[in-house]
Amino acid sequence: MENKGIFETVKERKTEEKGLVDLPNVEGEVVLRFAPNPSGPLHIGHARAAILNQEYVKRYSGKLILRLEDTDPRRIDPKAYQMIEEDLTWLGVKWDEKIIQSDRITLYHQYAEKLIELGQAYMCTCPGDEFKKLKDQSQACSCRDLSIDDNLKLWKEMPFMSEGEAVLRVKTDIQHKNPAIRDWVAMRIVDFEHPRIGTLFNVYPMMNFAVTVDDHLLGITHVLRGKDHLANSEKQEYLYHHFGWTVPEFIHYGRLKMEDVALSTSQARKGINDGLYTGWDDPRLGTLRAISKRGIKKEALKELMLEIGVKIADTTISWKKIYGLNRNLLEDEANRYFAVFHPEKVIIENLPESDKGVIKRLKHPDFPDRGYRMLPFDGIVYLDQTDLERNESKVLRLMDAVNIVFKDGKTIFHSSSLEEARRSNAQIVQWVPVTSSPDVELVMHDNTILKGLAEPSIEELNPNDVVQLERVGFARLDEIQPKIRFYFAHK
RNA sequence: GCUCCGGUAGUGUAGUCCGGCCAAUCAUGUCGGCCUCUCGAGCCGAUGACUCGGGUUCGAAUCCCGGCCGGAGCACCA
Repeated sequence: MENKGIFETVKERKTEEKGLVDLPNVEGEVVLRFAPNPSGPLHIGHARAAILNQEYVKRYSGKLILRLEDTDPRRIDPKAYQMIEEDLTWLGVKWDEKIIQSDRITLYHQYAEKLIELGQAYMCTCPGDEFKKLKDQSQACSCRDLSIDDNLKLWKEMPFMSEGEAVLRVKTDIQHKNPAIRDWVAMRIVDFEHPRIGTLFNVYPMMNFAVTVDDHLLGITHVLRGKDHLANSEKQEYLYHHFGWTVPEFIHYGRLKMEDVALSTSQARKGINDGLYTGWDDPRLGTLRAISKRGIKKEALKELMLEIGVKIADTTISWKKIYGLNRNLLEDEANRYFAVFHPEKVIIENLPESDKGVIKRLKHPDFPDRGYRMLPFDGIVYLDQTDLERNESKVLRLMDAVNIVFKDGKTIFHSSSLEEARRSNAQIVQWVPVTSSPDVELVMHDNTILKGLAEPSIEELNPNDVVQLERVGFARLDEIQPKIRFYFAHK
């Protein structure tokens, strides 16, 4: 006993040392960014990037920039700009500055021109497939030899050309052993109205170009990104060198897979449009809004992401893991209520008057100061059908009320005390009074809806409260008007 | 196919850079017992992993080579 304190402090120090690894080469202020493409709401993969960035910003007292990367007019959902901010807010991630790339197109044009003047970019008018053919054989196309003046001239004409006629390429190494790195495209023509800035421009930067210019201008010191960007990081390094800029630290983490969730934004969008899903918050989706609707706390997600960290190896997240972390949080927080989902009305015969009345039960067994809920008990109750079936010839205990037994299709009072129930090996079940018990719905993970009834006190809850429906599981109250609807979280 | 990168218990993770203190950490899950008027929690216990094969070494999860398996990229998307 006396030694316990010592063990605890040792343990504490040990766990403190774990967690996220430090960022490499930290000198001066740390500036990080979270840079999603506004094509839909955030999903669990975005949460990883957002949480990791935020965590490092916190650790180094740095700065976090939110950057919306909307340089492809075709891949934008105008609603996403706002949804992303909402999702980040739910996650508890705060940014110090927000920029939107479509506000900065002119800037990218200026840097593109500068790059041409440096002789490090050229206008390429080759058809894409022809260039690819040459490139795959490590051969430059004739455009690569254009003079700076010729390139500038073509560059000025670019806005008057149409899509596909020309691109601006960055010179890298045409012999680079990875063909993907060879002379990549910096600017291209897009004949498509941009949802935010309309038809102001038709020459747009490619992601790699815009990202590099912005990361430099904003003073980003460390870039956390998925390993799918490994080749992009290498492409971008050429640009940093051309401009003589300092290359930030690139940190790549592995892919995140979520068991049984389909989840690319485009797949989800299609499902929503086809009526397969109810919306971005459909419980079957991996979006943050779906996850939060199911009563998963942001803290659980945060713990998970910090545990996964920044390893480059892929990881598969199991729901059980999330539920386990979440249950640790909910156990204390969630008050308890009764609800019955396959309701069967039962009239208890021979019930002594003395057993009727109002039953009091703690809202939370570990926190008596939260008080009680009251359940009127007059011998007529709803029970879960499956509990009835399982206990046909046995004694059944209604929690905090009485013990009953079934005989010849009738339900008969057996005894009152818990001791008696114990003696009879009775199963103890929740119940709901027949009078004044509101109808409730419980939306399951597969979006099926269970209809049932809950005890009267359920009406004191507010939307967003997460409770434990005893013997059913944890659930989040989604709405109370016009009907009471819960989303199932987990056992 | 080409380029690159990974592979520690069911899942996630520590340890791998600088070989020995690792018969390998922690979490979550699973199983069992106790407890509890919840199928929740708590307590106790159990389970379970270094991808394989060679090599270097007194000694390898850690270093080297090869195989196997897995992933990413190979766009005028991000």
